[in-house]
Amino acid sequence: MTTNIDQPFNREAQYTAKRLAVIRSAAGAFRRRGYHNTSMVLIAKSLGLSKAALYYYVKSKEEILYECHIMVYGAMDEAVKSVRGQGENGLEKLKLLYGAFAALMTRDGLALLADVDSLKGEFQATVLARRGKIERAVTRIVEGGMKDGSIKKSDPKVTVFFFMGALNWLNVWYEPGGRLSGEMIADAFVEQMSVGVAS
Amino acid sequence: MTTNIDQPFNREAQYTAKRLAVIRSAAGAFRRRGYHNTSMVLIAKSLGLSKAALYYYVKSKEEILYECHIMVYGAMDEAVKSVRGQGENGLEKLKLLYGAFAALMTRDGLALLADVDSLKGEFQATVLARRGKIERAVTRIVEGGMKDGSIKKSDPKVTVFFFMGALNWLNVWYEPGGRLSGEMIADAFVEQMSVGVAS
DNA sequence: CTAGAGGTTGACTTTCAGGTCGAATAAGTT
DNA sequence: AACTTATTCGACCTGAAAGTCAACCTCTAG
Repeated sequence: MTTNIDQPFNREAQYTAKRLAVIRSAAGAFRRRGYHNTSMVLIAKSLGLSKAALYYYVKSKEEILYECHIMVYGAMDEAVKSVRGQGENGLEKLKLLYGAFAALMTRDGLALLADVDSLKGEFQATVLARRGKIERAVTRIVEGGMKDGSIKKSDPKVTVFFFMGALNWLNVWYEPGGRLSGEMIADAFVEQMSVGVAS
Repeated sequence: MTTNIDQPFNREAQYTAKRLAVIRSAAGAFRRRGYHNTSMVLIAKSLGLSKAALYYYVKSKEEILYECHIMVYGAMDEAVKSVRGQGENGLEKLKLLYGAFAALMTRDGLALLADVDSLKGEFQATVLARRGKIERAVTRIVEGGMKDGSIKKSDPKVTVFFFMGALNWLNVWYEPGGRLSGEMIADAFVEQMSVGVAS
């Protein structure tokens, strides 16, 4: 388990670090086996803890799933922010953003989980809102590209969902340390995406 | 429930038709809510049956999921077969095949379920084998296109997974009867895919 | 009309994973 | 050392959903 060695005596930091470790570890298991095929006991064991200890850091399994989603969308929001003002036109901006997204999935070990339906009420509403926000941000860039002539005119929603789907599918087949490096995949994805949408 | 009205007195046909209805209905529910969020009671109710009656047509819930997968891969195999000898080059062949795949998802209500991990032993092995077979068939076409110059040279696996991901993601956001017609989506997907991979 | 196969059911059992709790241990403070 | 707070655990509880079963309708053939 990753503890914060910089602040060994700061209890709050320790707690936060361990909580994060729980969520990251669970995220990996969810990605590999799926949410419902991953028991709390398994998550606990992979961290060398008992199931009961998990509940010291987390309120419920559903909360873990929620945090997994939020973590990814938080990182994606950052990526969106980081391309503000970058790129000469819509297409260039989109390439930067899509490359950043791909890097999140391959380099940072984050995963876009599809299991939104296992969340209820407020949790689900929030996650769907975050996902919608990202989709709109991407769509806006695509629309900008259609206006400035760098992206071929078409239905923006379909255009966006096409290449965002590829990102989601990454979770299923990409394995770190395999024949295909994350960088290679990211580059290929950016290339294939951009050629597909360019004018 | 859809019964075979052509052969009202053929019991075996009735049985087969009803069994199919169970699987199709379940497939829809699985697509919308996910496998684990769909109970047998719910599947039964949506057909106007009790849960116990379901087990007259099906051995287990897992078997239903298995049949759902097999149904899709069966249809995809057909699609692969139907493009044999068609198309002047690899790219054209790929466009035909991909269009057929998209039509399966949008027109025929089939869905590529991601939940392979909920299957165990033989079931899972078989489904993974079928999926692998499809992937190889598509990859072979792409490689052919790279040889004949119609498709840009790149790593075939990454190329294939990119646009196959889009197909999988369709399940999540496409809703029949929505603003976007199935045909429109299929056409857009074929276009975006082919431009993305063409030389 | 009725026998028996086809089809359906309510009520039951079983299993398993999420979640709780009070006790036990470790770590930090005085 | 004594006391307090942070962690952890074994054992237990619980509910939901899969799966079973014996009895009960309902056809159709003869």
